[in-house]
Amino acid sequence: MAPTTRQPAEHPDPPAAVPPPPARGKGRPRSAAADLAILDATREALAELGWGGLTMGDVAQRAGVAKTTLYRRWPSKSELVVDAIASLFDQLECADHGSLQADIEAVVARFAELLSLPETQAALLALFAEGTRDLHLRRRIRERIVQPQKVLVQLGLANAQARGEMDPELDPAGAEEEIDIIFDTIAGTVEHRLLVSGEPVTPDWVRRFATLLLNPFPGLLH
Amino acid sequence: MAPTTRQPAEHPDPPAAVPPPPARGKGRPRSAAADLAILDATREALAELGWGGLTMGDVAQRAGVAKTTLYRRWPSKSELVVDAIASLFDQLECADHGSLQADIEAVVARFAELLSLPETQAALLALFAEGTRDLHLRRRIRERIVQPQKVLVQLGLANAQARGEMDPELDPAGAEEEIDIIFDTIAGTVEHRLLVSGEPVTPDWVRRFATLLLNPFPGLLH
Amino acid sequence: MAPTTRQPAEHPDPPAAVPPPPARGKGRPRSAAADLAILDATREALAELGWGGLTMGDVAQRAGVAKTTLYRRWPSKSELVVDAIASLFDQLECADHGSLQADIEAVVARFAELLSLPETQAALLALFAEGTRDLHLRRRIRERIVQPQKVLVQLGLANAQARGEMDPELDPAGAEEEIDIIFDTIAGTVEHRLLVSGEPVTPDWVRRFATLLLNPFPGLLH
Amino acid sequence: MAPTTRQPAEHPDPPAAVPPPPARGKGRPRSAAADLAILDATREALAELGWGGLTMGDVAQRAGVAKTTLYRRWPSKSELVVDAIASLFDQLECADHGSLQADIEAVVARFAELLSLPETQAALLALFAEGTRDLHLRRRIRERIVQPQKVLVQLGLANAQARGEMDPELDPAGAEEEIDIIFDTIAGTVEHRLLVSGEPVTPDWVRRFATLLLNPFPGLLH
DNA sequence: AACTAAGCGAGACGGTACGTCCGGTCTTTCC
DNA sequence: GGAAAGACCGGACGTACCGTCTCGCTTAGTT
Repeated sequence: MAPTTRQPAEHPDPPAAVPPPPARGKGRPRSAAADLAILDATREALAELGWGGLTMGDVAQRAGVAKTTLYRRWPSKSELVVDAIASLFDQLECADHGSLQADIEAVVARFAELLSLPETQAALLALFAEGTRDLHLRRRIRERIVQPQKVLVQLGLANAQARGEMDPELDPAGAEEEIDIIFDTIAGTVEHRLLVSGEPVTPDWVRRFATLLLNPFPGLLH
Repeated sequence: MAPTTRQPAEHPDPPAAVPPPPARGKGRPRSAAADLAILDATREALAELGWGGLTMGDVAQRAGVAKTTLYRRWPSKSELVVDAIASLFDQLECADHGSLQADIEAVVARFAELLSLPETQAALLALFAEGTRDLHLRRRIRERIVQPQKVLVQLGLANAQARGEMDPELDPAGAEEEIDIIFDTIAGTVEHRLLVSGEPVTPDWVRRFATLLLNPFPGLLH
Repeated sequence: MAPTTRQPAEHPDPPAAVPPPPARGKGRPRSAAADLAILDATREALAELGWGGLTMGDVAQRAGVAKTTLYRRWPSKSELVVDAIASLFDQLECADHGSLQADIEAVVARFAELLSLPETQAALLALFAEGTRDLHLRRRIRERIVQPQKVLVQLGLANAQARGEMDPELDPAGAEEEIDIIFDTIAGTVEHRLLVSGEPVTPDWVRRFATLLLNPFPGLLH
Repeated sequence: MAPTTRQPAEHPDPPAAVPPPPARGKGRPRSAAADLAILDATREALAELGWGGLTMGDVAQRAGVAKTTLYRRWPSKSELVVDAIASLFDQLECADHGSLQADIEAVVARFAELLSLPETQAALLALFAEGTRDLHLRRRIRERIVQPQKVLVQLGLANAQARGEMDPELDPAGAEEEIDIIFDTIAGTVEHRLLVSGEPVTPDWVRRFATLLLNPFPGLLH
């Protein structure tokens, strides 16, 4: 999904269930090609120059587009980058690997893979940082980037239940909070490992981490 | 601790145990008061304006100092902010609360408390983001901010061993990796909870999180 | 006279006496009302915002017309303004007031009156300035604005001859040059007085000026 | 006189009799060389590109100066150009050529010469046009460009009186108004001839024009 | 007491990106 | 095929910070 027909001061219209009428505008319609070119250019520039080095003017130039066109669609660098990065997270999926451990390992590995792309690496923390001040941005980040990851965790747990690995009565009660805590743990840990500690996420590390989550603390007596 | 006698193109002098000789310079010595004023001004500006809004010129003005003075001590905004934030992390300590669970809860709570300060909130992720591109900065962040937290985890585990809660033979072998993984988990999770998900860290959440770490996955059969 | 049936890249068709055949085109004919609305809007905008503040988009909006329509008729802002201002100069006329002095005073007063309109005031010098660089524009200015004034001078002199105030043999020889010099003097002086010096043109001043032209220098002995 | 030490929001300090103390500023003093380079660059750009084509950025580049530096000294294109052009008018002088006719011819010729410079040609009318809307600008134009010319006329008339060509009693009474009218006539006529009619100012034309001023209307009977 | 060397406040400097605004062109749909 | 709407490209605008520089002054230790 990409923002093909955004309006100037549009609010992100959360569910946007029905694209009302397709907004049969009167004038010349916005170029869909431009949107793609801009998002591509943004990712390219991010990978090359990083968040700090990324310039609206530069993105416009790479996309072969006037700066005006860019600002007509995205009100700021942050919002543009959210969309550019978000598209990378759209492809997340959760196959059933037969056990909760395997599923978690798969999710962690996939997430680490995404975070290893130079464009993500450059942008993610910067976006989160911006988001601490800008509520609107934070909402967009959550919708477009965080939520897609979270559903993976939810799916994984549901699969585990279906396989009989987990207590089937868990859901209704505290599940919401439990899922949140697990999700924050998985996402936060991988991010911290890769982006703060700067250590690689190897298959071995993934295994250890998943084990830590599912089993008692290693070395703990009783 | 504050950088009271740094020289212009100084390397960060890792342990800096002894300010070698105090560099008995010939000219007028640097004003120690200025350093404090600048760091205070930096924290104040961070809390007020956030990372993006913070300006070297503004900090200088708040500190009643010329921009030159500022640049004579810190080579860039990022380095300045590292030092300003780092001083907040110097006060971390780890008392023995009688059990590993209690100790972890204390560490998590303390860390969450620090991350709830407006100046930390505004700066931490931004610093991490900058650090992904700037190796020198990343090193400084690790020394001044990350490491002080990590020793807490190490200390906590040592205490647990001393109390007999843990297998005393654990250390030498894979402990290093194990500590890393635990540390990334604790730090990353709290950061993600507070700064990305934007949810508060309540005592209840702390208890749940510590429990998740120390025990098998909740609801997991077998 | 207004440009009721101009084509996009049309040359200015100097006399345009007869709109040749009405150019029986195939599609929808151009709206004559639009021309008037545009010119009115232009004058209004000029009076309000001045030359520098006048925008094609703004004019279009005031006229309730699309920018396209505007550009279909006039190739540029300058040309549009020439026509808008020119229509004000169409109404110039020269009655016979009985003496050359009286005729000159009438012409000067009428010209000063035109130059006191806010729209003229805002546009005239700006047009002249543009004209110094754009030959095509200069030609149009001359045709539409300067020439109509000049014929008044010619007419005045002809009347004077008819009344016997002037040597009837003057014409054929150096008259052309003489008329030019007189015209530049009258037009230039009034413009300078009003638009550069910024002083008003009072009846008294008009009388003094006409006297200066027709008589020897005041105070000159011999 | 050139603006070597102007302050940011400085008013033109009309007589500026005493440069109070030389304004012993505290910081780094403004570069005097920059002023000259900028004014030179402005004249060069004017001659090359005309008023409309002149760009602050371009001037800065030609002068080898940052745009900021330019705006620190002049608040707008117009003010900058006034100063750039004004310096050309500083060199005006009025020698005594022995007769009023000769003096007038000299003044007219000199003025025409100035108006024939490409930079003046491009800028003068545009400045006047801007001046019709901007009172502050108009004042500056008058001080720096118009006034220097006017004193020439005053000087010429004084010389004529000294030579006995004119009624020595003329001055005190209506002289002020008489000088204004003569000045507007000379300046306005030359400007109109050169910049609006676009005809050259030849020695022959100068002679005819001076004659028109000093003698009765040519061809007029009685 | 004079000299020297550095720190210091102030503010100008060359750069670079910003986000906005217009001029003029184009592409759509409706009439 | 004219007209309204509005997206589009290009380019200048004036502002804001950056990090460096150049001043004149202050504050030490060294002679």
